[in-house]
Amino acid sequence: MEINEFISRFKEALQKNHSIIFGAQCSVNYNGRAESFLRQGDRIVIVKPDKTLLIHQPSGAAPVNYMKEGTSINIFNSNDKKAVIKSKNLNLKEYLTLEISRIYFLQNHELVDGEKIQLAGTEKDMADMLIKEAHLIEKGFKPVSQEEQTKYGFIDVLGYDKDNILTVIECKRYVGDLKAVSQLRRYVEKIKSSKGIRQVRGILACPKISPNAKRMLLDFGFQFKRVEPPKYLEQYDKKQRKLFDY
Amino acid sequence: MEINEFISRFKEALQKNHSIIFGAQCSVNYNGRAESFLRQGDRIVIVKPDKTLLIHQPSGAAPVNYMKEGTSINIFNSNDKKAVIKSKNLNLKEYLTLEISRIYFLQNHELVDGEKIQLAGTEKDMADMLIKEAHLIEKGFKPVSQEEQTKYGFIDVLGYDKDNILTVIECKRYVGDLKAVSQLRRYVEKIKSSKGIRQVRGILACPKISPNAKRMLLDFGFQFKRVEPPKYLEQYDKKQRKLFDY
DNA sequence: GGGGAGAGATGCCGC
DNA sequence: GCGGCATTTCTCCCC
Repeated sequence: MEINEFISRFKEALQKNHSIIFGAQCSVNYNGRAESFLRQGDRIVIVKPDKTLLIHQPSGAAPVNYMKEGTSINIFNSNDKKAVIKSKNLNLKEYLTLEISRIYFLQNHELVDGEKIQLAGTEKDMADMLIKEAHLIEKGFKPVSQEEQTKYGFIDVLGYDKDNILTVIECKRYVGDLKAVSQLRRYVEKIKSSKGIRQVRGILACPKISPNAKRMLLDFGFQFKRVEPPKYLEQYDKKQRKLFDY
Repeated sequence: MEINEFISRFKEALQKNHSIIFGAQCSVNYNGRAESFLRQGDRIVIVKPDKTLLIHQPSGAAPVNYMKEGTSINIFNSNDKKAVIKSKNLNLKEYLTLEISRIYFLQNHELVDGEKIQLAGTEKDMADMLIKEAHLIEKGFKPVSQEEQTKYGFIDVLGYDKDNILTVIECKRYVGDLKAVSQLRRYVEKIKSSKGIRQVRGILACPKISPNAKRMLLDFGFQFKRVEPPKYLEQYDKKQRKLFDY
């Protein structure tokens, strides 16, 4: 595609507030929270109606460069037969420039999507499960109400063990690591000082724990409890997996 | 675009190992580390040559669903005039299905890009700067090592202050928060126990600090030092910013 | 808008 | 591969 045609079509798409996707050989220049430069190469660029800008290289899951929602975008023709896209986000003081030397394709469409993703198996789901099925922590464990939790802020599960000792539980949906133990420790200390209680138990509930995290956990007198994040749609999973046996 | 044409063109693009981008009305179904479902709506789908799969809604910076590098992808025609893309990653035990009811566009191209992004202003850059310009911490500070490894984690900068007291420095490139203080505390305690030293200083070096983090920092006898992450390309930045004054 | 924390985090580097 | 950690993290929730 010729540069001038690209520029006029891109401008028109911006005007219409379409979703814009193009493939191009370009270099990228970013200045804001950090600074970056990316030499010329082939990339996929997306401009969304909310003025999010994404630049993807032909490999990897994360965009190599991007601008957040609410970015202002301008395009013009440089002297040397290149298209230049300048984007800026004044609130965030971020600036990104694309120098485009070759265009492979351009698509723009009005895309409509009001749906929100439904997700199961999160840390919150784990906490909900542990409150409903307290025996998964240990026999005689009594979780306190959910409202009581929010009063203390960000503690996943708070309760009393069979000996009525206040217990803080931190859930992790995957491997418990040093950060998780530090976090648990912070909460236990917060509870101790805010409630003026000397003895508070700490439990890290997760499917696995790293060796160093386990050592640190035990050093602080905390405990590890193996818990799997709940799979609400397990029945459905099995069906799905079967369908994949092609 | 008609469903069968889409399927055959998609298959051909897969065969050629092209980068594939299409816009479509579709529903999405994921099972793996968690489970998710997304009802029908308009989305942008990208399949990269490394078999990364990305699904973007028309707003927001993050993909709503995705599959990581190395996913196997199949497409076929369902009974009810829909195209179905089934993707699976056996190593990660992840499965994602797209049910496509309408196609807005399809592009596939061989995109070549061997470039790597150059980044400045990271936490590592801050640590490098503090070692070269130790006075930025305080007069008489003598750095001894970088990325000192402990069982409880990696220390950004380790050194001795003007009174020869061992000092741990944790750098944050933006706002120092509770997590950062916890991290610093973990390192200081580890150094104390592993080296058998009673007095070890802890300094959090960052441009800003949250009020709660500051309180926690002082509670533990640590200090906050205001440091900006280095801007290596400052000269260039100023030029850039000027260019944006249009 | 800031603070705090999760995420199907991703990506990087080290062992 | 796992471990530990930064990230232009992004996103959400709550104040």
